[in-house]
Amino acid sequence: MPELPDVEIYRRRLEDRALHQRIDTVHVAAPELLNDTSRQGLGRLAHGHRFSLARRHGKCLFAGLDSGSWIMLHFGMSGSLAYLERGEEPPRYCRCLFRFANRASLAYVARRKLGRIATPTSPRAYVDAEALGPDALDMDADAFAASAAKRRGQVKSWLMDQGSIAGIGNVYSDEILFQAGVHPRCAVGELSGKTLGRVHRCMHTVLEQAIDAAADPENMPDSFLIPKRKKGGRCPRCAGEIASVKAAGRTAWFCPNCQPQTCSPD
DNA sequence: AGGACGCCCTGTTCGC
DNA sequence: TGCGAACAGGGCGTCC
Repeated sequence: MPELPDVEIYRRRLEDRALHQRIDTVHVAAPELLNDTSRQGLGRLAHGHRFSLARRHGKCLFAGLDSGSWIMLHFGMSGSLAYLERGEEPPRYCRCLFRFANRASLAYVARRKLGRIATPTSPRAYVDAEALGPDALDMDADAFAASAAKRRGQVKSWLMDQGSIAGIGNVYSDEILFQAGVHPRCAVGELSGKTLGRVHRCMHTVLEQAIDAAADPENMPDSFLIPKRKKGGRCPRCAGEIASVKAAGRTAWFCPNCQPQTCSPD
Protein backbone atom coordinates (compact mmCIF):
# COMPACT_ATOMS: atom_id res chain seq x y z
CA MET A 1 0.00 0.00 0.00
CA PRO A 2 2.25 2.74 1.14
CA GLU A 3 4.10 4.13 -1.81
CA LEU A 4 4.57 7.83 -2.48
CA PRO A 5 0.88 8.71 -3.01
CA ASP A 6 -0.25 6.86 0.10
CA VAL A 7 2.43 8.43 2.24
CA GLU A 8 1.54 11.87 0.84
CA ILE A 9 -2.03 11.29 2.00
CA TYR A 10 -0.73 10.39 5.49
CA ARG A 11 1.46 13.50 5.45
CA ARG A 12 -1.54 15.68 4.70
CA ARG A 13 -3.56 13.93 7.36
CA LEU A 14 -0.88 14.68 9.92
CA GLU A 15 -0.54 18.27 8.71
CA ASP A 16 -4.26 18.94 8.57
CA ARG A 17 -5.25 17.33 11.83
CA ALA A 18 -2.44 16.48 14.22
CA LEU A 19 -0.38 19.67 14.49
CA HIS A 20 -0.12 21.97 17.52
CA GLN A 21 -1.62 19.63 20.08
CA ARG A 22 0.44 18.87 23.16
CA ILE A 23 1.63 15.26 23.19
CA ASP A 24 0.76 13.68 26.49
CA THR A 25 1.88 10.07 26.15
CA VAL A 26 3.44 7.77 23.56
CA HIS A 27 2.44 4.11 23.67
CA VAL A 28 4.81 1.86 21.74
CA ALA A 29 3.25 -1.56 21.37
CA ALA A 30 5.97 -2.91 19.08
CA PRO A 31 9.34 -1.58 20.26
CA GLU A 32 11.13 -3.75 17.69
CA LEU A 33 10.02 -1.24 15.08
CA LEU A 34 12.06 1.49 16.74
CA ASN A 35 15.17 1.80 14.66
CA ASP A 36 17.46 4.00 16.72
CA THR A 37 15.70 4.62 20.00
CA SER A 38 13.74 2.95 22.79
CA ARG A 39 10.25 3.30 24.21
CA GLN A 40 11.66 5.64 26.82
CA GLY A 41 13.71 7.52 24.27
CA LEU A 42 10.75 8.16 21.99
CA GLY A 43 8.60 9.11 24.97
CA ARG A 44 11.16 11.63 26.19
CA LEU A 45 11.55 13.06 22.71
CA ALA A 46 7.83 13.65 22.22
CA HIS A 47 6.33 14.20 25.67
CA GLY A 48 5.15 17.76 26.24
CA HIS A 49 5.91 18.79 22.68
CA ARG A 50 3.71 19.37 19.63
CA PHE A 51 3.99 18.31 16.03
CA SER A 52 4.65 21.49 14.09
CA LEU A 53 5.20 20.33 10.50
CA ALA A 54 5.01 17.27 8.27
CA ARG A 55 7.40 16.50 5.45
CA ARG A 56 7.78 13.56 3.09
CA HIS A 57 10.62 12.12 1.07
CA GLY A 58 9.73 9.12 -1.06
CA LYS A 59 7.95 6.65 1.20
CA CYS A 60 9.24 8.26 4.41
CA LEU A 61 7.09 10.57 6.50
CA PHE A 62 8.86 13.05 8.79
CA ALA A 63 6.95 14.55 11.67
CA GLY A 64 8.68 17.67 12.99
CA LEU A 65 8.27 18.67 16.62
CA ASP A 66 8.28 22.21 18.00
CA SER A 67 11.49 21.27 19.82
CA GLY A 68 13.27 20.84 16.50
CA SER A 69 13.35 17.05 16.83
CA TRP A 70 12.05 14.74 14.11
CA ILE A 71 10.27 11.41 14.03
CA MET A 72 10.49 9.36 10.83
CA LEU A 73 7.69 6.92 10.05
CA HIS A 74 8.07 4.26 7.38
CA PHE A 75 5.08 2.05 6.69
CA GLY A 76 6.52 -1.09 5.16
CA MET A 77 4.05 -3.15 3.16
CA SER A 78 0.99 -2.88 5.30
CA GLY A 79 1.14 0.29 7.35
CA SER A 80 -0.98 3.41 7.65
CA LEU A 81 -1.54 6.47 9.77
CA ALA A 82 -4.85 7.32 11.43
CA TYR A 83 -6.01 10.34 13.36
CA LEU A 84 -8.41 9.48 16.14
CA GLU A 85 -10.84 11.88 17.75
CA ARG A 86 -11.30 11.83 21.49
CA GLY A 87 -12.94 8.57 22.50
CA GLU A 88 -12.13 6.69 19.29
CA GLU A 89 -10.47 3.33 19.85
CA PRO A 90 -7.07 2.71 18.25
CA PRO A 91 -7.37 0.41 15.23
CA ARG A 92 -6.13 -3.16 15.25
CA TYR A 93 -2.37 -3.53 14.74
CA CYS A 94 -1.73 -0.06 16.12
CA ARG A 95 1.99 -0.25 16.95
CA CYS A 96 2.58 3.27 18.18
CA LEU A 97 0.06 5.75 19.55
CA PHE A 98 0.70 9.43 20.20
CA ARG A 99 -1.98 10.59 22.60
CA PHE A 100 -2.57 14.32 22.85
CA ALA A 101 -3.56 16.29 25.92
CA ASN A 102 -6.96 16.93 24.31
CA ARG A 103 -7.50 13.12 24.18
CA ALA A 104 -7.29 12.90 20.40
CA SER A 105 -4.46 10.74 19.11
CA LEU A 106 -2.34 9.78 16.15
CA ALA A 107 -2.02 6.07 15.42
CA TYR A 108 0.80 4.43 13.49
CA VAL A 109 -0.58 1.13 12.23
CA ALA A 110 1.53 -1.71 10.81
CA ARG A 111 -0.24 -5.03 10.42
CA ARG A 112 2.83 -6.93 9.26
CA LYS A 113 5.34 -5.11 11.45
CA LEU A 114 7.50 -4.42 8.43
CA GLY A 115 7.61 -0.69 9.08
CA ARG A 116 10.17 1.37 10.90
CA ILE A 117 10.29 4.36 13.22
CA ALA A 118 13.43 6.45 13.64
CA THR A 119 14.46 9.74 15.21
CA PRO A 120 16.87 11.43 12.80
CA THR A 121 18.21 14.91 13.44
CA SER A 122 16.53 16.09 10.23
CA PRO A 123 14.91 14.70 7.09
CA ARG A 124 18.02 15.65 5.14
CA ALA A 125 20.24 13.72 7.56
CA TYR A 126 18.03 10.65 7.23
CA VAL A 127 17.88 10.81 3.44
CA ASP A 128 21.66 11.14 3.30
CA ALA A 129 22.31 8.36 5.81
CA GLU A 130 19.98 5.98 3.98
CA ALA A 131 21.37 7.07 0.60
CA LEU A 132 17.91 7.70 -0.79
CA GLY A 133 17.60 9.15 -4.26
CA PRO A 134 15.62 12.30 -5.02
CA ASP A 135 11.90 12.23 -4.38
CA ALA A 136 10.12 11.11 -7.55
CA LEU A 137 8.05 14.31 -7.71
CA ASP A 138 11.17 16.47 -7.41
CA MET A 139 12.90 14.94 -10.42
CA ASP A 140 12.88 16.98 -13.61
CA ALA A 141 13.42 15.39 -17.00
CA ASP A 142 17.16 16.04 -16.94
CA ALA A 143 17.66 14.47 -13.51
CA PHE A 144 15.55 11.52 -14.64
CA ALA A 145 17.61 11.03 -17.80
CA ALA A 146 20.86 11.36 -15.83
CA SER A 147 19.69 8.67 -13.42
CA ALA A 148 18.76 6.39 -16.32
CA ALA A 149 22.14 6.88 -17.95
CA LYS A 150 23.86 5.49 -14.84
CA ARG A 151 21.63 2.48 -14.62
CA ARG A 152 21.84 -0.97 -16.17
CA GLY A 153 19.18 -3.64 -15.92
CA GLN A 154 15.41 -3.65 -16.13
CA VAL A 155 13.37 -0.48 -16.15
CA LYS A 156 10.98 -1.65 -13.43
CA SER A 157 13.85 -2.50 -11.12
CA TRP A 158 15.30 0.98 -11.66
CA LEU A 159 12.01 2.77 -10.96
CA MET A 160 11.64 0.80 -7.72
CA ASP A 161 15.19 1.39 -6.52
CA GLN A 162 14.89 3.87 -3.64
CA GLY A 163 18.52 4.85 -4.06
CA SER A 164 17.79 6.02 -7.61
CA ILE A 165 14.27 7.40 -7.26
CA ALA A 166 12.52 7.62 -3.89
CA GLY A 167 8.85 6.80 -3.58
CA ILE A 168 7.92 4.25 -6.25
CA GLY A 169 7.14 0.63 -5.38
CA ASN A 170 5.71 -2.37 -7.13
CA VAL A 171 2.22 -1.04 -7.79
CA TYR A 172 3.05 2.42 -9.11
CA SER A 173 5.97 1.21 -11.21
CA ASP A 174 3.45 -1.03 -12.99
CA GLU A 175 1.11 1.91 -13.51
CA ILE A 176 3.82 4.24 -14.81
CA LEU A 177 5.10 1.63 -17.28
CA PHE A 178 1.56 0.84 -18.40
CA GLN A 179 0.79 4.51 -19.06
CA ALA A 180 4.08 4.87 -20.92
CA GLY A 181 3.55 1.68 -22.95
CA VAL A 182 6.83 0.17 -21.80
CA HIS A 183 7.32 -3.50 -20.90
CA PRO A 184 8.49 -3.93 -17.28
CA ARG A 185 11.47 -6.10 -18.24
CA CYS A 186 12.74 -3.72 -20.88
CA ALA A 187 16.36 -2.69 -20.25
CA VAL A 188 16.81 0.93 -19.20
CA GLY A 189 19.61 1.31 -21.73
CA GLU A 190 17.28 0.27 -24.56
CA LEU A 191 14.87 3.15 -23.99
CA SER A 192 15.09 5.94 -26.54
CA GLY A 193 15.27 9.53 -25.33
CA LYS A 194 11.72 10.01 -26.47
CA THR A 195 10.46 6.99 -24.54
CA LEU A 196 12.40 8.00 -21.46
CA GLY A 197 10.76 11.42 -21.63
CA ARG A 198 7.37 9.73 -21.79
CA VAL A 199 8.17 7.55 -18.76
CA HIS A 200 9.19 10.69 -16.88
CA ARG A 201 5.97 12.52 -17.74
CA CYS A 202 3.92 9.44 -16.84
CA MET A 203 5.72 9.18 -13.50
CA HIS A 204 4.53 12.67 -12.62
CA THR A 205 0.99 12.37 -13.91
CA VAL A 206 0.43 8.93 -12.39
CA LEU A 207 1.67 9.99 -8.95
CA GLU A 208 -0.27 13.26 -9.04
CA GLN A 209 -3.48 11.62 -10.19
CA ALA A 210 -3.09 8.96 -7.52
CA ILE A 211 -2.71 11.63 -4.85
CA ASP A 212 -5.80 13.38 -6.23
CA ALA A 213 -7.61 10.05 -5.85
CA ALA A 214 -6.43 9.89 -2.21
CA ALA A 215 -4.43 6.82 -3.25
CA ASP A 216 -7.66 4.83 -3.34
CA PRO A 217 -7.93 2.54 -6.40
CA GLU A 218 -11.69 3.05 -6.45
CA ASN A 219 -11.22 6.77 -7.08
CA MET A 220 -8.56 6.44 -9.74
CA PRO A 221 -9.18 7.36 -13.39
CA ASP A 222 -10.72 4.68 -15.61
CA SER A 223 -7.49 4.71 -17.61
CA PHE A 224 -5.57 3.26 -14.65
CA LEU A 225 -4.30 -0.31 -14.55
CA ILE A 226 -4.07 -0.44 -10.75
CA PRO A 227 -7.66 -1.51 -10.04
CA LYS A 228 -7.24 -4.33 -12.61
CA ARG A 229 -3.99 -5.72 -11.23
CA LYS A 230 -5.11 -9.28 -10.64
CA LYS A 231 -5.68 -12.52 -12.48
CA GLY A 232 -8.27 -12.11 -15.19
CA GLY A 233 -8.03 -8.32 -15.12
CA ARG A 234 -8.70 -6.46 -18.38
CA CYS A 235 -6.58 -3.73 -19.92
CA PRO A 236 -8.39 -0.38 -19.63
CA ARG A 237 -7.06 0.61 -23.06
CA CYS A 238 -7.49 -2.45 -25.32
CA ALA A 239 -9.68 -4.65 -23.09
CA GLY A 240 -7.31 -7.58 -23.56
CA GLU A 241 -6.43 -9.76 -20.61
CA ILE A 242 -3.47 -8.48 -18.61
CA ALA A 243 -0.54 -10.71 -17.70
CA SER A 244 2.08 -10.97 -14.99
CA VAL A 245 5.78 -11.71 -14.96
CA LYS A 246 8.37 -11.75 -12.22
CA ALA A 247 10.58 -8.69 -12.28
CA ALA A 248 12.85 -7.32 -9.59
CA GLY A 249 11.69 -10.17 -7.35
CA ARG A 250 8.05 -9.10 -7.43
CA THR A 251 4.99 -9.65 -9.57
CA ALA A 252 4.71 -7.15 -12.39
CA TRP A 253 1.30 -6.75 -14.06
CA PHE A 254 1.15 -5.39 -17.57
CA CYS A 255 -0.75 -5.51 -20.84
CA PRO A 256 1.07 -7.69 -23.41
CA ASN A 257 -0.67 -5.83 -26.22
CA CYS A 258 -0.07 -2.24 -25.06
CA GLN A 259 3.37 -2.91 -23.55
CA PRO A 260 5.19 -5.05 -26.13
CA GLN A 261 8.43 -6.75 -25.17
CA THR A 262 10.27 -4.75 -27.82
CA CYS A 263 11.68 -1.64 -26.30
CA SER A 264 11.46 1.95 -27.44
CA PRO A 265 8.01 2.01 -29.07
CA ASP A 266 8.01 5.56 -30.45
C1' DA B 1 26.26 -3.62 -10.56
C1' DG B 2 22.30 -6.13 -10.83
C1' DG B 3 19.45 -10.04 -10.18
C1' DA B 4 17.75 -14.05 -7.68
C1' DC B 5 16.87 -15.58 -3.37
C1' DG B 6 15.66 -15.98 1.56
C1' DC B 7 14.08 -13.58 5.37
C1' DC B 8 11.41 -10.46 8.47
C1' DC B 9 5.84 -10.68 9.95
C1' DT B 10 0.93 -11.86 9.65
C1' DG B 11 -3.40 -12.13 7.29
C1' DT B 12 -5.79 -13.50 3.01
C1' DT B 13 -6.37 -16.12 -1.11
C1' DC B 14 -5.52 -20.03 -3.91
C1' DG B 15 -5.33 -24.77 -5.30
C1' DC B 16 -5.68 -29.49 -4.52
C1' DT C 1 -15.41 -27.89 2.84
C1' DG C 2 -10.79 -28.02 4.67
C1' DC C 3 -6.26 -27.72 4.64
C1' DG C 4 -1.57 -26.07 3.87
C1' DA C 5 0.92 -23.50 0.42
C1' DA C 6 1.57 -19.40 -1.87
C1' DC C 7 1.16 -14.80 -1.90
C1' DA C 8 0.72 -9.59 -0.52
C1' DG C 9 1.76 -2.93 -2.27
C1' DG C 10 8.89 -2.95 1.43
C1' DG C 11 13.54 -3.56 2.28
C1' DC C 12 17.74 -5.87 3.85
C1' DG C 13 21.65 -9.15 3.53
C1' DT C 14 24.00 -12.75 0.90
C1' DC C 15 25.58 -15.03 -3.00
C1' DC C 16 26.62 -15.36 -7.91
